[in-house]
Amino acid sequence: MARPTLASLAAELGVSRQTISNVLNAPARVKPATRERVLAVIEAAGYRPSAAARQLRTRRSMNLGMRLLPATDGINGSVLDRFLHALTESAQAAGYRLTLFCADSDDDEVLQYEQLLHIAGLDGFILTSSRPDDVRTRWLQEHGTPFAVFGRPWDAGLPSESASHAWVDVDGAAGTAEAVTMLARQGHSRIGFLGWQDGAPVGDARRAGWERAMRASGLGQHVPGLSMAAPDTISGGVSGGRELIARDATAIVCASDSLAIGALECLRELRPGLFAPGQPAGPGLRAAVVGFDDTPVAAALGLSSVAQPVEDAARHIVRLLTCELAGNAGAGAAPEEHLLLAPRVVERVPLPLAPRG
Amino acid sequence: MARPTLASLAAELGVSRQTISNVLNAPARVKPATRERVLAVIEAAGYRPSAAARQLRTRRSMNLGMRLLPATDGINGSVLDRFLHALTESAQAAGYRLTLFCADSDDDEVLQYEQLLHIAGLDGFILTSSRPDDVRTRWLQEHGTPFAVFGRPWDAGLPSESASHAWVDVDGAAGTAEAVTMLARQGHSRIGFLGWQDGAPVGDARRAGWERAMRASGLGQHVPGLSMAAPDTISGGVSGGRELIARDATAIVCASDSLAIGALECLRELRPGLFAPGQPAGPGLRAAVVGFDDTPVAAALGLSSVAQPVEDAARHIVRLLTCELAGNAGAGAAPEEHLLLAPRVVERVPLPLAPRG
DNA sequence: CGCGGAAATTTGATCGATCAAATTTTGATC
DNA sequence: GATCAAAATTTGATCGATCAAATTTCCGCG
Repeated sequence: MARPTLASLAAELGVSRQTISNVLNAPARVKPATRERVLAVIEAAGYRPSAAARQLRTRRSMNLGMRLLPATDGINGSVLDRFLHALTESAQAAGYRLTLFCADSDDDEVLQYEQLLHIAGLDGFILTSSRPDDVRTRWLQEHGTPFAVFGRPWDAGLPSESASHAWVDVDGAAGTAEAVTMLARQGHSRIGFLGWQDGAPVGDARRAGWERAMRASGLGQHVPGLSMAAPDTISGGVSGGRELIARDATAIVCASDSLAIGALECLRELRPGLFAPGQPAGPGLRAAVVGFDDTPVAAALGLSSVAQPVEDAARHIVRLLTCELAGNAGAGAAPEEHLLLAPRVVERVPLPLAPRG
Repeated sequence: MARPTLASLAAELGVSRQTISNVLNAPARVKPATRERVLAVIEAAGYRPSAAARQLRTRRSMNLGMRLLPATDGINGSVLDRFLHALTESAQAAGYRLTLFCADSDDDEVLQYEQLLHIAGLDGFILTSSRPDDVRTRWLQEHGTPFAVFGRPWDAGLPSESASHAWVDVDGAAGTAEAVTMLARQGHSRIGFLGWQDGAPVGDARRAGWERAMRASGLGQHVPGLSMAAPDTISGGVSGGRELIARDATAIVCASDSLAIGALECLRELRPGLFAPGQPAGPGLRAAVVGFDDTPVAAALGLSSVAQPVEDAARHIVRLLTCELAGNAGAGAAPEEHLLLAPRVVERVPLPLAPRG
């Protein structure tokens, strides 16, 4: 038996195509009795409307696009991983599909937009970052293409809230601040910060959160001496950690899990006494390192880390796009165009590695 | 100006739609002079054929589907990441797009197949694993849907080569065997194996490769005593590593990077002397751990690891699918239905963590 | 000059849905 | 039961491409 279509079902039921179409798209227009009868046959025949035919007429593909970035360092890639999964799930729940594509550069990405828009008729795009003076967002806006960005724009001077496009982001500063508060509550006072060397605003924000919370906790006097920067690698964490420990830090908040892994190693070697188990959270008794992104390695090592709520971010991005696509005609709550989510600190106890014998 | 279509271009050029269509799909049918003229206008107008319209007629969506597994199951983080990227890239190069979807279970996955086939008209699927007596592969075969699997089927007793569906996989045994050969060449003889506890065939194969190479290198006498199993976590690696070290292993081949990270930690603590730098590869001088999958953490820690050629695997999978979809009518080399790729060992020098002062 | 066949091009139908407008049915009211 | 508006349903056109078949153009050759 061939795949059922509106026409074949109409013949079987003795009604017109349009009635069946209405049952699915505007049930209120159809008399309840007919509706039931039609629905029963749709069910029995396993009818599914063809997206291609529908797209041809409605100019909606129910398809969103996202560029898959070239694998960066990968440890931090895990955040994108979770984001991608959550995005797929949210999109699916909203009746959209997600199409992936690759690009060599931002210019190439724009070229892909153009092709995917025309050929596949994608309804919108998700970007996983934006840069100052971004060619991509500019192109998308000029062409009236719906899109949303995971990551706020950091255009010099301008507050992100004034951005002319939709974005969702995680408040990194709030994350490091919460980490400091947590550590201070445990009795730490010499809490260091280990960040990145590049002057990127994301890293600056994480440092700023640490500083703010230090001052708020009355530990402002340590701020000048306990902030370090290193390359974003494990060995960068080792050397940065060594320096901070030399300055008597008992706890370190890091801008990434890579750095934190290195710093943890370092603490383990230089201050083994601080890892004595059995005395939970006594002041100064247990050294602590907090990473950022809560990657699987962090979890495996028992490293505390600031976890980004990427699932919430993905859900909101899908909501933004679907609302814009639906034309959201006066229908109640329009989702926030600019949303800053608070991360939370996942607290863990480091793996005991000391040899038994 | 509205988006150009075949009809609009035809009007502009004074030829018929079909001629333009032929220029793109069967250039040989069109007189060279006309072809050039048409191509010039296509270029100038930036014409792109609508995939939806084409799909409606040809019943090809040029779209492949893949389920995004929940984080833990199947191939994990970084390998999946690289595979997905390579797959997207290969598909794109072949003129296909990649659509992602989620599913709660295998049964749900089958349901998604059915919907995606009917609604979106996907042309084929990529699976990232298969199990004995797999409902998904059975369904796909029964419905004549093209698909290919990354990971060979391990049906009890039957050789994977007899499988009735296309697959590509990496020869794990060859990987661990090469690791052993490399270590033996460096002068190690007490080379241990640290594997998983579950009796899964993938893990068994990795162990088998170790054993085979041990015997081939004349180290068969160590096989009985130097094989361990532990849960696939870092702490599993620590405890397994401790035991192997207690049995005087100087090198350890692991079934995963998680295990290897743990084992490396352990070696570092229990045999710090074996990490003396400056004496490269003298027998017994440098302890060695080899992981599996070459994840970013491994790279960051300077851990040697067996790297899967996932890019090659993805490329072949796309080739398999596109050939089947193209109907491959007598056109030369049909790609191998069953392809086993050899991984390679990436050799690294562990990060020096010893404190300077 | 006209003929035949290949080459080049065009025409009409079709894929499967939705839109917009036309038509039929329903049901309340006098 | 006739009337009319509202409700329910149907009809015809359309989205933009390809297929299959028909038509026109081209060109060599008798």
